[in-house]
Amino acid sequence: MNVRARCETCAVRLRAICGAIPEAAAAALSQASHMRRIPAGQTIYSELYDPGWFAIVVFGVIKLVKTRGDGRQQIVGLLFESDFLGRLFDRHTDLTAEATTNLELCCFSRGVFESLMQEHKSLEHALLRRTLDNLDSSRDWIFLLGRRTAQERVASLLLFIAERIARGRNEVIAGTSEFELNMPLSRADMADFLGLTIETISRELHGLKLAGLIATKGRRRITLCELAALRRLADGV
Amino acid sequence: MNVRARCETCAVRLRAICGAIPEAAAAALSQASHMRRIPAGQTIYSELYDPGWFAIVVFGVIKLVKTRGDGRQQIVGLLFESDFLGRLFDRHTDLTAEATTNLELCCFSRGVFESLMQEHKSLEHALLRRTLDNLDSSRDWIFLLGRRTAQERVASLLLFIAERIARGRNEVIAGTSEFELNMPLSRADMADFLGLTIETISRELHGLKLAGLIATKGRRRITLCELAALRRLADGV
DNA sequence: CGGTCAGTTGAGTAGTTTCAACTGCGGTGG
DNA sequence: CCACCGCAGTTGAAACTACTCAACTGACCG
Repeated sequence: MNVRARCETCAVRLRAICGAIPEAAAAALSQASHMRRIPAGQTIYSELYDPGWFAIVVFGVIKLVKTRGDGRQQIVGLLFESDFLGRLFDRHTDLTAEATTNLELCCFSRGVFESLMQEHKSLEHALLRRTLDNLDSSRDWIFLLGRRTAQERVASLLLFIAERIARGRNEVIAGTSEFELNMPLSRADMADFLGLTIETISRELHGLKLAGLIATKGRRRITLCELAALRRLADGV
Repeated sequence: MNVRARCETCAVRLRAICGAIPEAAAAALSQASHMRRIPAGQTIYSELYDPGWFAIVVFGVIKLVKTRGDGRQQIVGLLFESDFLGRLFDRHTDLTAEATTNLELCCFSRGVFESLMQEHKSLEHALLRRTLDNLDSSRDWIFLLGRRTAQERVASLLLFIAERIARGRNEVIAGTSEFELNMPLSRADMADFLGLTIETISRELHGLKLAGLIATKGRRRITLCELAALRRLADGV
């Protein structure tokens, strides 16, 4: 009962998989869930470590990272509020999941979740839809990394982050108004995400600032001033 | 009956989704299927055109392409024998699917397939597994495009194609032996896939030839002579 | 056997990286 | 509350990789 009550006030309830399944399945899922807080910087799982649970991100941002022998990293995915964390049906992974901000996670033990999936096919359906969406966004990033200049990449990243943050507030980014965001990624993270160096990130942000498209306050607060112009840059027009 | 007989001799039966579901579901799927041949170069679906069917690739290679306003293209996915073609649950797409070789497809009308999925949950399960695998390979390509030199990309592509072709023959690529392949992609396709120009592709292939790692016969036949060395290059060691 | 276009080769250039020095934000301790 | 310190982030100069543009070659077709 109080378990369900917790769901009633959950910030991501409507957007996560638990909001896309019938009441019975949601109740069973809720019963099996437990909350967990994780500090920024902590590794959640890696090639070497399986925590034994999956999770829905309730608050914060997680990066999925591939690391090369020589220490170079590439972020291959970002998880925001309402996203699902973990690799179903396969204990092996070559990714590392790391908290880029402090996190609040709604966790389910692997075994329980997988048997719930067998019992409630609606859950599997919701996950399939979500995975297909993830695949679509993955392909958007492939496009971004393959054929775009540093400037286009940085502009795209800013818009991408803004959109995800706005979605979390149930807002939509209007065409012309400003948007202030608290960047959840460090310069190094941005570089690892866009396949650039931190120096290039710094220079491109500076360029956007000179052009009046963005303004910054401190290290992490960025205001997107000219959304339409940014979008034009991102699309490389 | 003769429909099932067709499946008995199907080249991809064991590796496609139809090989991962119970007999009853497979029989229903088989009943609903029809074969289709498509010549190289033909567009199968695009932002503007929905053929109204999904398919399993029985023979050939399909490229999934994103095109930019200025005409630049990026291949964001390749489908080989046994892969599933089509976007479930969503009629809208910003991709174009195009035959890079002559194709043989086992097709299912959209409506029939989606109702079969509701009836046979095992089908949905098989698709979820496959989609998760696709997501994994997508992320491998993100890694490739983000942080690697032209040489590493070309070496990776050759190994990737070799592996997919070998899998189609139920072979595994040995550590040191040679492997001859018939490249299903033109230089332009390779460039669009790796986010490089055709000139760079050409120069890198030439370099690999000089280094004795590959040999070529005509435009499309490539022999990988030093698999171990190629793998080292691809990994950037 | 000749034409055509995919693919190759060359020279110069643009954009990003590398390496190195510097700046200032934000946390800590006096 | 302010001064100091460490490190994230910035800036500059040089080097390098891949791109652009242009000319050329030769594989494959009729």
